[in-house]
This record gives sequence, structure tokens and C-alpha cells, in this order.
Amino acid sequence: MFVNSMIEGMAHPKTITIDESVVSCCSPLTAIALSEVEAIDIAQIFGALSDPVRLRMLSLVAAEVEVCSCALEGPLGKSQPTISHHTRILAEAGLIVGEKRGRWMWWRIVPERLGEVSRILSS
Amino acid sequence: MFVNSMIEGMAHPKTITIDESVVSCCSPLTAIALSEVEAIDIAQIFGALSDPVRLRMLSLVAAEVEVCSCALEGPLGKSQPTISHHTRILAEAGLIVGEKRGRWMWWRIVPERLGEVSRILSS
DNA sequence: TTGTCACATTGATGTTTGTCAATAGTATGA
DNA sequence: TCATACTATTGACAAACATCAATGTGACAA
Repeated sequence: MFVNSMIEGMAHPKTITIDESVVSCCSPLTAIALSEVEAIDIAQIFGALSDPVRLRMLSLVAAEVEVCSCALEGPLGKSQPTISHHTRILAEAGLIVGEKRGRWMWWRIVPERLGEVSRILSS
Repeated sequence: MFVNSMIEGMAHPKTITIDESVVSCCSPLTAIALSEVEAIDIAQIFGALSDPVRLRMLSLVAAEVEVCSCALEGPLGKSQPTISHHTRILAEAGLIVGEKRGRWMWWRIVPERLGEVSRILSS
């Protein structure tokens, strides 16, 4: 990390290149230059968090130990297929996990995953 | 949507653009049931983080004190309008701030903002 | 078996988003 | 003034996304 100390009127500012290191999900964003693959992985997680319905869904699930899918439809004001769609996206991002018991699907958050994602942004 | 405030002193004659959402936001997700409005605000921030190009952009900017727009085009492999598009989205989310000096636009990250967003996910 | 319940999947539709060519705006220097 | 350089905006297009009706799947109960 060095200062790009260019003076106005000089030539084009030049770019620096940082050696790529082995990064698992989720090293701090500000520490290492992200490779394209890493960026795609992390973007998928933030993409799961980029929808208001899913954020409220996460919030609802986090408020209890576990929540049934059927208990989300009402508060969120969405149809059953839409709820299923969103739980799937959150689950694929590792933010929630589901367990089917009988006819019901029970969801709970994955605190460790939230922590991982949180740490991406905290340098 | 934007608040443009002039900085006194003509030495660095420029405007800083700050987004309103910097003001509202960011209580922990797991603490309080999210209202629809809050969810929309936070979703906008995560939306800014949900694109691989913008994540690498953030990473590049964070690696130095400040980075010129023109220094992003090459490493990211995107056209100038696309770069401008992405910097704008990151700036609207309050994650970076830009300052125009001469012909160049210099970007730097807003660590406090990253911390705020990080705290949303850490209960 | 048959019927019902909870959830997943499919297909369709309108919206949002990422991208770039072309153009406009702005700052610098001759 | 004119020419050049960097950035922002516009317009257009394709891909991705959110949404729901209809349908499929598996589980429970009568």
C-alpha cells in the first residue's frame, strides 16, 4: 500500500498491482486485492442481502430460534412461491439453514456466516 | 437525492456529494424487526456491494489513499462509462467519496461507512 | 386408498441492472 | 479562442431478477 502521489499536470496516474494471495471467503475487503473469482463469490452473498424482502425475512428469522416458512408469508405480504424463492436464495448464500420436519420447513439463521460476511467489511 | 455542499476556500474548489442514506441506516439486523423503509435503505447499500466489478473497485480504492477513475478502467477491464456508472453507485451508497482535482476524479473509501454496514450483520 | 396441507418447481411477465457507443460537460494548456 | 484530456450522461440492448398463477412433490390423516 503506497500513496499515489501524483501532482496535477503530470502524466497519467499509474496503477499498482498487488500480488494475489490465497483467500478463502471472507477476508477483509480492504486488505487484499480481490480476484475476479473471489469477487463473484462475495457478490453472490451480498446479492442475497440486496433485497428488502429478504432482509426483513432474515430479521424475522433472527428474532426467533427457528421460523416456519408458513410464518413468513403473512408478515412479508408475499405469495408462497415468492417466499420459497427468497428462502432458497438466502440458504444458497449460507445465511440461513432449513430443516424439514413433517410438512413444515423450519429456518434458522447461521450466525457464524453473518459474522464472516460482517468481517469482509471490517478492516 | 444528493446534497451538494461547497467547500469554502478556493484552493481545492470542489463539491462533495453525500447521499442521504448515509444518515439513516444501520441498526443490527438481528436486533430489531426491520421496517419496510429500513429494509429498502439497507438493501440499497448491499445492492451496491452485490456486483463483482464494484467489489474489486472497492478493493482497489481501499488499497491506496485515493485512486483516480482513470486508474480503474484498466484493472477492471471495463469501459469508461461503466466505470463512471459503478463509482456513482458506490458513492450513492456512501461507501466511497470522490473529489475532483483538475481533470481527474479521485476516489477514496469511507471506512466509517464500511464499519456501519459491517455492524448491521454483527449482532 | 383418497384428500388435504406445506413447500418446491415451472412458466410467464414486467422491472431492474450491467454494459457500451455516442455525446455532452468541464478543466487544462496553447 | 481552439484543441485536448478526463469524466458524466444519454440511449439502447441483453441478461438477470422479483413476482405470481398453475402445477408438482412429499407428508400426514381419515
